[in-house]
Amino acid sequence: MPRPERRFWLFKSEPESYSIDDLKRDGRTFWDGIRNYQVRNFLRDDVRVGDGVLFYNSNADPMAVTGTMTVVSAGYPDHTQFDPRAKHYDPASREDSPTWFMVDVEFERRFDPPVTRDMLKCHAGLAGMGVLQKGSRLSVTPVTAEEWRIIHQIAGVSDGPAKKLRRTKT
DNA sequence: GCCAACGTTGGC
DNA sequence: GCCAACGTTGGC
Repeated sequence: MPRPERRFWLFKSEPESYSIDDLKRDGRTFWDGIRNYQVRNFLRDDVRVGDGVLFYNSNADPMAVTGTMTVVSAGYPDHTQFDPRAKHYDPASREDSPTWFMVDVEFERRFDPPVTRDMLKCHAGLAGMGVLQKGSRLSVTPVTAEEWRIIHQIAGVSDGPAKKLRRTKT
């Protein structure tokens, strides 16, 4: 059976909190702390293993796409919602019906230099990107295959997976 | 640091 | 169910 077509996303992170270099060091991480229902629905229902993700630095200098990652797990409950010491603890959420979900991601490649927000804004083909829309605060937004291709072209790297995707148990 | 744009909360 | 108040996000 053919692999379903690869889809693409942009995930925001404040690099002071977690950066592409942190991910390169860790190799793989869980994308926790999402507390927005629209984004929750993306993570729970739409993000799939093998999808490509742009790593975007928000609240940073410069604001930029600093690299890419690969989704390596489907959505599953974010355990930090149950932890009273966690920053994003949600006392209203119950373990038997979790409110918040997360996915696991794996480092794919680092963009050197990064593709800055200014560069994104300069390219007519990227004008529709969620992250560029005025007032957009979603920390996860869909990216089209064309936007993915253009950004890799700007970065000067191939837009295929950086390495063969590890086969994961399902 | 400012503030516009949002999402959430809670009184009614 | 409305909506004002509030807190947060995040670009500028």
